[in-house]
Amino acid sequence: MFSRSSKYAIKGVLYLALHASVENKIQAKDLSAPINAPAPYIAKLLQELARHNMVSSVKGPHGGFYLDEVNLQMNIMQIIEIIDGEDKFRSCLLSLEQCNSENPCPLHNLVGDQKLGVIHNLENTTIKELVADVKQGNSILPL
Amino acid sequence: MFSRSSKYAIKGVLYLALHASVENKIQAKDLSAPINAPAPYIAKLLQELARHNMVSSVKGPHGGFYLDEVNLQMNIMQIIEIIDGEDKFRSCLLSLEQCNSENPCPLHNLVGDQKLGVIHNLENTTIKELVADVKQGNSILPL
DNA sequence: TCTTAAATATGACGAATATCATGTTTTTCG
DNA sequence: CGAAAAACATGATATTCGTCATATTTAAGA
Ligand code: FES
Ligand code: FES
Repeated sequence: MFSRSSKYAIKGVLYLALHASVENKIQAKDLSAPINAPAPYIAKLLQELARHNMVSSVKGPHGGFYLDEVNLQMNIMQIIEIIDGEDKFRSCLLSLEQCNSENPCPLHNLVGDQKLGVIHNLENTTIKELVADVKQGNSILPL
Repeated sequence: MFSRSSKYAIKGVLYLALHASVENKIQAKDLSAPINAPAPYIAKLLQELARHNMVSSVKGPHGGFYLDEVNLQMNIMQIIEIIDGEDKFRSCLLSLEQCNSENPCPLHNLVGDQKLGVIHNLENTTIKELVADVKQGNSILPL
């Protein structure tokens, strides 16, 4: 459903939101174990996210990644769009350019509503709200 | 959302359901244009589907592909499972093995219900019903 | 029976994605 | 100021997925 890169990126951001802060930055290599992904790859993804202001970073000794208040207001959809591109998610299921809600393809009626719901939810829930869920025990982010 | 192979396969099956029959079989190469996919690739996919009894085929002159009544009772989910494998669709969004509806990952609450709905719809609508929609003008399958 | 037309089976090639490696820049600290 | 530690930038390699090519089998028709 999501690309592997997106999954890594989402997990990375959520992990940072949960465990990092300005005073306690986390390095790329220390995300490798909890996220279960190769360190250099995570580094590359985080840099891409940093370039788009999804995460904050500082170089040098005691540097690393974290999320500031602005970053915490971002949502999952933005991560996906940065990593996978704009329309991987929004296009027709059969990649038929000619069709839309007025001219639906045969699958549209089966999944269209749910897809819109997913997109809406992904766009309208902030990272901050997601980690609040974890902190309250409504969801888990296992290592 | 689906792999490109799945899309081709779904389009192929729907096209056959709509335009082919025992008396009027369609060859792989004649699907290339309407489906907008390379002919050899479609052939490969159809053979895979035929092996799993999703479509019917006969060799030799005047041979080709079509759907019999049994094939028409199949659903889209079966196509996806044949082409992409069993669990591409059912697994956790973050590929966390440890989590499920009881121990949901942070994204589960955002999309879980919709995903179940999609799966249910894909499993419980037959090819026959989908092409009936097209015939009645409720959906379109453009060339 | 022999030729021909189709699916089938298998594998080679190419492109996209994921992974790894190297060097450069920035910042902290002695 | 100099050394080290981190992100940053770029590109090389590997793996997966999509595409193409070739040879084999089966069935129809002359
Ligand atoms: S028109 Fe194809 S999914 Fe909406
Ligand atoms: S537990 Fe991750 S999507 Fe359901």
